[in-house]
Amino acid sequence: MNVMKPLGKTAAALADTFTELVMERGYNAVSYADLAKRLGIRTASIHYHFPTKSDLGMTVLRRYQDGAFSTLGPLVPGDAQSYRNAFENMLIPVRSLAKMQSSSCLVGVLGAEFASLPDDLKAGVSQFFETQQQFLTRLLDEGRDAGAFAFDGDAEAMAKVIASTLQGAILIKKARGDAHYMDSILDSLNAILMPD
Amino acid sequence: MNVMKPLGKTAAALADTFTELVMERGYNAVSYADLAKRLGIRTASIHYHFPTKSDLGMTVLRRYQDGAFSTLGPLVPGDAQSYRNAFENMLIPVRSLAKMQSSSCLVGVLGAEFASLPDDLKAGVSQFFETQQQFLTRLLDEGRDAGAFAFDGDAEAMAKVIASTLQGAILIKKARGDAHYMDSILDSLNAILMPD
DNA sequence: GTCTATAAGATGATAGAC
DNA sequence: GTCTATCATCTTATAGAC
Repeated sequence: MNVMKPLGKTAAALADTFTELVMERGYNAVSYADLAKRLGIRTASIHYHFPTKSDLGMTVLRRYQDGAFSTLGPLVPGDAQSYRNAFENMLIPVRSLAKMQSSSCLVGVLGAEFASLPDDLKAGVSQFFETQQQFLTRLLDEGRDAGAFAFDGDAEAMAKVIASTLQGAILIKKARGDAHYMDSILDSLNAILMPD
Repeated sequence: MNVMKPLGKTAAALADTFTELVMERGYNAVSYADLAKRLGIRTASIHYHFPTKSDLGMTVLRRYQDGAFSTLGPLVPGDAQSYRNAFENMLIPVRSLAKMQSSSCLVGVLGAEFASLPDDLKAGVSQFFETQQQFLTRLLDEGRDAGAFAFDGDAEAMAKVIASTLQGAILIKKARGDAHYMDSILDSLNAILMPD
């Protein structure tokens, strides 16, 4: 499950560069010409690897999603540490993004441009957020039962708060160009989830 | 202060339509041709009102900012109700956006496309978030002193949490097409600011 | 896999008539 | 204020040679 067909060298470089530029500018502001210039090839060569722009978009979205959810580790009911670990693993890419002052979350950027996206990307973005919501809800619900977290109210509502706060903070951080914007955000979320 | 030179009928319609489309699609996905079609005029006529696209962008951003901050009412130190009112007034446009399933915050969308924006828009977007941060910090700080809110930690950190959560939630709501996504978000924020 | 050449359409913008 | 006409440039994409 979650078989991610490995990309060739050029295709991977294209995916990496496209991801990087979209996180800075948005999907509609990155062209095949931009990628060609960066990699020192011609736009026609890009179409060999990714026939359409939406193919490229779907590839980078799948990779991003895979990186976000397949590295969290097992959730073991009753084992508080497994939930703390999964939560901390989930924050690894967030902490990384926090330091990149001109980038924000790929899926957040795509979400902002939602109505202008090709249909397959629309579906992929929706699904990312749904998957994230389901995972976080389970993490918080079972994690609270296991004693890893402590908060009032239902886990689903808290999952929405966590996802929204991180997404919004990453966006505002980029617009303000402040690589330290998220420091206090992460502290605040910790305080909300683990008061004492 | 805050003199907003009134726009003529066509210019206002252009600003309204541009705002609406950008909130759905993003700045780079809305063209003069889109606006011309909507209003039944020619693209050349748009250039009469707004010589460049960035002129139009700045106009809609200023209007949006004015609508967000000039309607909050006075903050009266010691008067808890004035802070509760200002907070609730701040949420009026948020509640309105919450119901529009395919739109998100204009400034959030522009923030997502930040690196691709013309320089004046970049500066305007940065400034919006800075102004919001300053206003919210004061609102929460003085409001807590007045007894309108109750929370731990410093007001600046809480202001970041509030702004980020709302921004992120509005974005995710659009991507999920869920007009009810924000219901629990607003409840959760209330619980965080006014526990008991 | 990468190239040249090219197409067909979109895009932001200007000049000048009405 | 709005129009027609026009522009230079960019954008995604294809055909076919190497």
